[in-house]
Amino acid sequence: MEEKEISQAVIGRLPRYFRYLGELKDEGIERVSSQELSDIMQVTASQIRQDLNNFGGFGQQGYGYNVGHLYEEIGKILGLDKEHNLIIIGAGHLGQALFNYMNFERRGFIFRGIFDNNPAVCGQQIRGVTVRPMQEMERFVRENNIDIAVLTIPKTSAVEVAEQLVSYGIKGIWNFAHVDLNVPKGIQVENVHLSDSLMKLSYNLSTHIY
Amino acid sequence: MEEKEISQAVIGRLPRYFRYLGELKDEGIERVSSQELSDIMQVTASQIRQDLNNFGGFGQQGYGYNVGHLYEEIGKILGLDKEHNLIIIGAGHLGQALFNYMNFERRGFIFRGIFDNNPAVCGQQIRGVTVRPMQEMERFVRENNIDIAVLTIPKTSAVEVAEQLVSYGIKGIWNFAHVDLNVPKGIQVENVHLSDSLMKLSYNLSTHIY
DNA sequence: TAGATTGTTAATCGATTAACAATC
DNA sequence: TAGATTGTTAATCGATTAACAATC
Repeated sequence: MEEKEISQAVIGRLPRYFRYLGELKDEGIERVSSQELSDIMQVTASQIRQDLNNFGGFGQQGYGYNVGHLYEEIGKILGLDKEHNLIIIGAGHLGQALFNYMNFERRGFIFRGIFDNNPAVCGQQIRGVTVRPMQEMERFVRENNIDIAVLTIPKTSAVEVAEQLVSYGIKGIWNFAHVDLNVPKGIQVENVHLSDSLMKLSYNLSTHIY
Repeated sequence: MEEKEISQAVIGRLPRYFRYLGELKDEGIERVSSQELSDIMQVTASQIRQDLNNFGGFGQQGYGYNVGHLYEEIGKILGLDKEHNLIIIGAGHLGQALFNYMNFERRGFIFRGIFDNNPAVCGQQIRGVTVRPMQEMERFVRENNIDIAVLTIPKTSAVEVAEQLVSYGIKGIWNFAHVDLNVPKGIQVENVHLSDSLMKLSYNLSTHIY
């Protein structure tokens, strides 16, 4: 049950706070003021305080914020204190790249399986895990309590596969397919549209040449 | 020379317009009104008209927009009518995945080379192209008129490598390293912070469970 | 012409920044 | 206590939506 809806603009900034606080923590720094954070992160101190106060008063007047404590609290807000069970759908280059990237697992995002509908790929081993055929998805999702599916398949099949996954009980989709998924309310979709990102870069390049 | 600065919020929506218009075009649809686009894209017709009118009047009263023409115009705005020469720095799984993804090339983003500083990887072939050692970067960038570098290296070396690339004449960086790059004014950076994206998904999952 | 739909101005809404009283 | 810095309210800024006159 949530108190009040927090804007996605705020949520979008939390991972960056989390990253900088982690770095300060690693450097052994114990306390930080919103002004100091402002200086290194290039956002206003006011915004930092506003953002954090959406979730409660983590600071102390005259002192600032305790780095370790704030780091941990933001981690909790982001749900990093819980484990998530993921599967990857699509064992192409991108799917394999994500599957191999260990840093996600350190944050509690555990890849439990990887699927593909190409018989030539099924059975192959990636990081000691066998690529499974997509017919086994439903059973696997239900038996392994999978809550997040990573879609690294072509846009042509993504919409249909997403619907299937939702019907199997998936709660979140990390979508790398270049298509908008249509999912029921309550199912979370986070899109990573790489070509959109590249186009933005292209736009900014073409307008900032003097 | 630019007329007035256009907000990144608007720019961020252009690739999506472009995608939907491309689909309409492929379906053989010739004209579309802002209201029709609104219905299929789930944004207000008002926003569509406002966004487009930042760049000029592409429509016609009483008629709407010509799909093919608008598609082409947005493509031009995004700089997709020009070719970009890219190199990838970091021939790990992600670098290879991007290098292998042909759809970028269809939009004019041509991967000219891929580099790595691991001697075991250098010399390997990817799509018929040899992975080069990073010592060759400078010469390659200058000789091949490279304007965009894709950073798929660990955060530890990303900041330094970015600085080098800028000094070699790179104009844009597509940054997959989980660190903020500090580049001179006029150099464009587009970040793809995958773990930030995953954290946002995690947040939304944890708050939308009823 | 009448109908439709844009381009654009005005109104609203939300997000960011500034200011300052509360308080450690 | 005096100084520092938060938490929070108020002011500003920008982005989105609504409305409508212009016009095809």
